[in-house]
Amino acid sequence: MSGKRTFDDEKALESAMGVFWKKGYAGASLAELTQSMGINKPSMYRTFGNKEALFIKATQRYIEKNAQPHFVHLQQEGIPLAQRIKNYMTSVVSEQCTAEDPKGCFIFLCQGEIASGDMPELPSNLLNQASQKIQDALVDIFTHDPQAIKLGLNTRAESIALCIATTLRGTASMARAGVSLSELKTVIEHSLRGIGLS
Amino acid sequence: MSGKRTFDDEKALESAMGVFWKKGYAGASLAELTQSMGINKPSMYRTFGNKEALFIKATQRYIEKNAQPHFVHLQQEGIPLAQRIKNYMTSVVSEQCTAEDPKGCFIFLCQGEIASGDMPELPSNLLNQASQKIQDALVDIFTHDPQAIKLGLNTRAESIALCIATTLRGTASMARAGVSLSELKTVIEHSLRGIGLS
DNA sequence: TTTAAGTTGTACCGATCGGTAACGTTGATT
DNA sequence: AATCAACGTTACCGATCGGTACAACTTAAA
Repeated sequence: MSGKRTFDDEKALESAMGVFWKKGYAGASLAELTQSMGINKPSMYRTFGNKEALFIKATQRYIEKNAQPHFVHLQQEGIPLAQRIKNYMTSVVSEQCTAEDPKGCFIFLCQGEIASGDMPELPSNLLNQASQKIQDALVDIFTHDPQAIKLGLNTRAESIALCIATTLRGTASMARAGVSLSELKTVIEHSLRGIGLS
Repeated sequence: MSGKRTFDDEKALESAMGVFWKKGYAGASLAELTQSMGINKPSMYRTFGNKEALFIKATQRYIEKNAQPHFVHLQQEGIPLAQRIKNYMTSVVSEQCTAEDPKGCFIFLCQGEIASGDMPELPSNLLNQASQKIQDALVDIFTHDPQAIKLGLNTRAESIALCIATTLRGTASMARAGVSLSELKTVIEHSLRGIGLS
């Protein structure tokens, strides 16, 4: 049997994240989660606490490993603002369309569950904060970037950030419905034109 | 007790639609559905068949009573194309933000559940067809409308239709997350600018 | 070698899931 | 008045839900 842990916490958490990404919070059953993680229920409860705690850890992992990395495109030195925004959006949408992962966006998908009232408070707050971070990062760029100021975009930074965030939610929904990356890239182009960045 | 039906089928279906709209297909339990409908389970099964059949009828009702009416804005005589598109989008987004109904869009929300693999085939097809109808209607406009042809929009009708549909998915997601109608109206403006309609 | 801590697997808990059998009641038809 | 189909209520079905008690076992320290 055993005496020392026979599985990798990180690998198990990644598997759980994949199940939540595909099924959502309520839709992911402990049976499917533990089966995908390659462990049984007592091991999961001892290692992660309970379903809610597992979901929080999976969400934090998604934010750190899947969502945050896209932000580097916004800060690339020596690249024009318009191109940085485009690179960021393309990076996000590309992941939304990745075949290995479930299609769409973990955060947007699960945040939609909050309105049902069945999502506990801690996960709800975490998801809301995560989605807000996207807009905050964009507002920061359009408020402080020299090129943005020169273009006058700083006077309507919140509005432009909302537009971009809305577009990325739309592409996530489209990607989950099966629309291809090449089609969604044209959506990015149009979105950039709408805010005067192309 | 009773001998003749003591409830209104249409009112009951409307209530069920509201529950599915809030909870999704899998998330709506028979207990909550029947409680909201004001009937008990055997009455529901006699009247509508089962949960899947009830969901299909609720979806058809949503399409007919909530989704289709917006299309009239696209066909209004004597109104410029750009204004017709704007009116259509504003009408859709206004409903997504309506306080009486659950926030967001029934179709987009439930279509997101298909990717989980837990949605039966018939409802899946119905939801996919319904969401496709939105784009088809837009493609038709941009392909055949005289003003659209004069503006050259007919050469990229599919692309423009995809942009609008993507924006409406984004606003639905934003509305469900609590963003106000006035904020989302500015998103519509930017989206229209992106496709050269303002 | 004995002990104590830690891990796994099984078997189980009460609650809820979608769905139904059975029964008494009611109203329309004949 | 007798019949019968449709109705509402209750109580229940097997399956699955999230979560746990417990015993068998393995390892590290004493």
